[in-house]
Amino acid sequence: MDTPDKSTATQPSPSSFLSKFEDSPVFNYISTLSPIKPFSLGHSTQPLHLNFSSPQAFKTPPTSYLREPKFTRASHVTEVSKNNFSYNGSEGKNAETSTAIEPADLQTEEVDKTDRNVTVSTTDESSKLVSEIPRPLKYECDSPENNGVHCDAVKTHREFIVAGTELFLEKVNQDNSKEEDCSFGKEMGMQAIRMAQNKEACEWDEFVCEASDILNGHSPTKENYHDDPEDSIANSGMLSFVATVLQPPNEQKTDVACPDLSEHHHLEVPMNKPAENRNTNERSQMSANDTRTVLDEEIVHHFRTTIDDKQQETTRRRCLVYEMSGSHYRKLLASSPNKAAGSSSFSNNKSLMASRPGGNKFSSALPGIGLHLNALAAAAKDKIIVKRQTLNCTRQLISSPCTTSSFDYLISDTKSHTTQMAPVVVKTEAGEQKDEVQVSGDVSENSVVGEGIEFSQSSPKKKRRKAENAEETDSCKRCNCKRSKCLKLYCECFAAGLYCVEPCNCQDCFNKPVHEEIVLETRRQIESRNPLAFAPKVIRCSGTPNSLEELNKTPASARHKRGCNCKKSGCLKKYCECYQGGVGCSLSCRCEGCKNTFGRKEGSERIVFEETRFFQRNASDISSHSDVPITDKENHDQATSEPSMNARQPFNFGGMAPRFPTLPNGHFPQSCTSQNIDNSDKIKIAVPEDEALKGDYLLPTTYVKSASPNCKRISPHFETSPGWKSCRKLILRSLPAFTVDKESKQLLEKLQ
DNA sequence: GAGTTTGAAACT
DNA sequence: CAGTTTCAAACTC
Repeated sequence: MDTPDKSTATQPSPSSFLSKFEDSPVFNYISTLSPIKPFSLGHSTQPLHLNFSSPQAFKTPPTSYLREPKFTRASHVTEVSKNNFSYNGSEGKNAETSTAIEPADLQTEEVDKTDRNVTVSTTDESSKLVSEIPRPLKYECDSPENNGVHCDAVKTHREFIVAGTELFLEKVNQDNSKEEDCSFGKEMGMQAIRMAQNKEACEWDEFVCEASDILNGHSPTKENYHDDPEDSIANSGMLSFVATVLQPPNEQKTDVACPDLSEHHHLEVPMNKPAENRNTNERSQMSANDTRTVLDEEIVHHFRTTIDDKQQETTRRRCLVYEMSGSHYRKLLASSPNKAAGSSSFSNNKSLMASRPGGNKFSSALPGIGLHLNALAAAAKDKIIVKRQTLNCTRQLISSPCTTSSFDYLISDTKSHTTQMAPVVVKTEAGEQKDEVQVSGDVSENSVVGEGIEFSQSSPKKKRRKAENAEETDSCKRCNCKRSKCLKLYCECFAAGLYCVEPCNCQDCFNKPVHEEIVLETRRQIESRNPLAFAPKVIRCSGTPNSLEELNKTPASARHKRGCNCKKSGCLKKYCECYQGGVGCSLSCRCEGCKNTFGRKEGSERIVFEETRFFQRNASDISSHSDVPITDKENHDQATSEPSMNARQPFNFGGMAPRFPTLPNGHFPQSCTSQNIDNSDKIKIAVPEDEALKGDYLLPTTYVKSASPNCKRISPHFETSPGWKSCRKLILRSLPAFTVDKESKQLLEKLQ
């Protein structure tokens, strides 16, 4: 397969020419060619490279064990489909594809009917799409240059794979041009293209990130996900959107109105009629082909995997959310009737979220997720994630092009993180570039809470009122720096990635848009010293349930990324960052006389031991070659303190993927050389902080391969090693642990 | 509001 | 890396 010319792929051709082309004998001939024969996983990446202009959006994890089996499957599917498949741009394709898929692996795959049904009912289009997307396609996005969620690229690539000819590129372009008037969905796609091309795929990135979060976060608890229609819709929205991007042009063509429209209406507004009609038809189609949903899930999972890399960035966005939410949790908890001390504090979260009048389930489903995920939900309605004024207390984000700070990614980053060295100052719609530019979209729907900002469902008036009360004032952090010029982490504003605003009492403040360069440079310096300097102090995570039941039971929690060092406060005052963050102390804390009501260090140790035993048992059960099973002690700690976090974060948002990183096949990751068995009977996994925050670890897929070839990804350490301190042992990845485990087990069974 | 305490951040 | 200093928030009065 020759690599398509890039220009060909990007430059739309006149539709007339295309149709002419399609009718041409050459086209027909090409169509009859065995299209996928040369297609192989290894080579499949080549064509795609050309088409992706942005480096991150679809970047797949460098390696992934999960991918391998999937890949095998995908290959198989491809193989099978290849035999029966000839591209004719007709609807028969669906049947063919699914037929090809069915017998192979999917039959052995236990599919939850609920999942299926819900998938069908909520993500018809996406399901359809997903089921049709050759899995390898995702991998083909795996290229540093592929990251731009280039609609064209994806479509083109897919088309390319299917047809085995670059002629389809033209077709794709044609389709794109046709679809331009298909409202937001299309706009998004096109915008994404534009943005990707311009390396400014902010909103697109945002959506992709959000989508990945959604995918990651919701998938694991499919039951939850599916049980909740709204969630399903929300998720399906993202899935649909994602799927739409990957949707082949011919499919779009066959749709009555604007196929994508319905998809994106998942995101924004209720589906319009045509979409419904279409969905109805598709539903019937789907019902006749239930197994597709399996593939859907798998592909979605793959997509998730693919875009999980994106989370390396989004994680950081999330970071700030955690950071903010931590203290705010406490505030809310304090006012919550369910106010409970100790480790159950977070259990309030759910009720907290749910108790919000009118709070949608989505919000409750994303407790603590924080801004960007909730903003996603908001985006579904508003299409706009950023540039939305929320509260009086508004801040302008420091948009550091290079920075990894959470807030950058939270909002500004959505605009600029692909625009390296091009700081973006989020401005109000009015254009006033005061310091008071708000951070996020109108997330009001989602009751996002944060230390500095609180989003609620309330109207602007209410917001104003809220802002006026003491609580709100308090939530609007302002610094009083005198000597640091607000350019050090002492400054809360600066540390939060925010510019100082008027209410601040700082002196000689340089943390203002006017001094943007200084700010950015300073941030850069600080980050060079400590890449996680702007990372969230409190990271919420969840456990690694092996079943849904476990998922609900297994405590998830949060912890301070570095642990506190309290000596006198007993971790009972806000001096203690753990306490301030609303999390319990963990073993990483060096506090003395810890009495943290959110979880004491000692308790953590005890529970850690218990969990360790559990995992050891698992390890021995599952595999004997986990000679170096290492668990994240701190993850265990976390998992112990807030049992209800799962309830709060049913989808692992924010969190952590598997505390105990097992491979899909149930094996523990084979260690790199640095991996060793701890002296203690604890199984531990240490993940460098930065890596953990990147989140790759959580991707179960990464455990295998990432750890495999060169051990780049996993850098386990002895917890007792000196370097341990500098290692973050927690995992930020919000990968659906449950899903993975389930799948892993299935794969393991197959293998056995 | 001033002063004190505290612990993180920064520095050496 | 440990000890010290600086800093600003949290707290107390």
